[in-house]
Amino acid sequence: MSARRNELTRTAARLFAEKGYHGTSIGDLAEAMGVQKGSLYAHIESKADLLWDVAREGSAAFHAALDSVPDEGPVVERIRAALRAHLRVVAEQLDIATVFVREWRYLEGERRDEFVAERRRYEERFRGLFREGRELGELRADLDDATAALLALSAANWAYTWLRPGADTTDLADRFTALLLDGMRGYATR
Amino acid sequence: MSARRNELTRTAARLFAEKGYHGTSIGDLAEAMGVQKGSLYAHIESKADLLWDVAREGSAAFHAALDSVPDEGPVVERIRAALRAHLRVVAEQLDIATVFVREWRYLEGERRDEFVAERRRYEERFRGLFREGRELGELRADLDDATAALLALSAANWAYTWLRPGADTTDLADRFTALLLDGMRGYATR
DNA sequence: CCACCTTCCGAACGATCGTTAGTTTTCGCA
DNA sequence: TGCGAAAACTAACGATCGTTCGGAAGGTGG
Repeated sequence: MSARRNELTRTAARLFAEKGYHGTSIGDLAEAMGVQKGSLYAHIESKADLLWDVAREGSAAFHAALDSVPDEGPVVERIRAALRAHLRVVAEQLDIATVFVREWRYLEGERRDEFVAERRRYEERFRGLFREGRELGELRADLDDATAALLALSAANWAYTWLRPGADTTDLADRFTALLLDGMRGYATR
Repeated sequence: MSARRNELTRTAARLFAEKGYHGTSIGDLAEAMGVQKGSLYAHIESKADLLWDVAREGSAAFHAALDSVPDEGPVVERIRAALRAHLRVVAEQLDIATVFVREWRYLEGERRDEFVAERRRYEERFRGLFREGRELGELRADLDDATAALLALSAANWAYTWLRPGADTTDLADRFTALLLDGMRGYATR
């Protein structure tokens, strides 16, 4: 992929995140690239190609983030690592993360199907950590792991709306982890 | 507001939630109403009016839900009540909730400003419960209440993506509350 | 029965949409 | 210096967009 084509993908991610896929015209993209709109078709076959590229890049980034989480070791640490990794992707690639979370649904046909499968797979990997934690006895035996995973994934998926680009997310991820683990009631002071 | 006009607002909420504001044309709305598209202008002045109506209805619904939470009594019970109330609105008025959470950003001008203020006010009311819980000693003294509120609000705001319309949300809200309060580590079995 | 008001029709408006085509410019490399 | 490929320009296409307007139904209350 040429440098120019790559620049176009990045511009598309930015504008799609800012104004939405249907709210961004080919003319908007051309203007942001400093070019006539017809010129963009030297790089793409259709506007939908750009959405597809950005969405796939998001899938790749989040799966790569989970790949950095070890397969073994204390589940608590792995959950912490997964939250750190996810939030880091959101903060460092906010435009792409926004498209991954919010704009993907304008994909059509088999591209959409393929994306949904990848997204589901991602959430399954995430969920697996919580199930494993319960099964291995590192989390409480009566844990509703699906609900716990849903709570964690909600925070992860909603983060694009309030995370500042480039912010340090390690502390934040750890605070989320601490809350999820021990709650806010505080047995010590009860 | 006439019955027909009300029907139009409901149709707009449904299509905006399904295909997005910019992905829904006046022609789509007219077809769903079984009418020529020009006919819609007997009821509205512009397409933006419909987005504004749905967004305001969302604001009203969520604020009304919080109004049902008592001002006094155990904070833990009030947080549970707030989560129940919020999730009930999402499940019972899914289209409106979707527009409230996702499509509002296509509002323009002072309408947008007014909406943002109402949304911020809602989140402040929600956050206040957690702060109060810490201050009154019902939650742990070292609680990061902003992060705790963020975690709860994330689950609330993300719910529109997975909640089935009309689902019973009381149990779900209580499971979230239990997790937030006591966490998933489980001191008893540690 | 008439007057009125809501609702809708049918046709058209200028603007903008995504896309195509033929041509020209730009630029790295032989 | 000249060649070939990549990139951009210019102009236009048909389709669709949101919106306007004059007139015609349709029903309700006086």
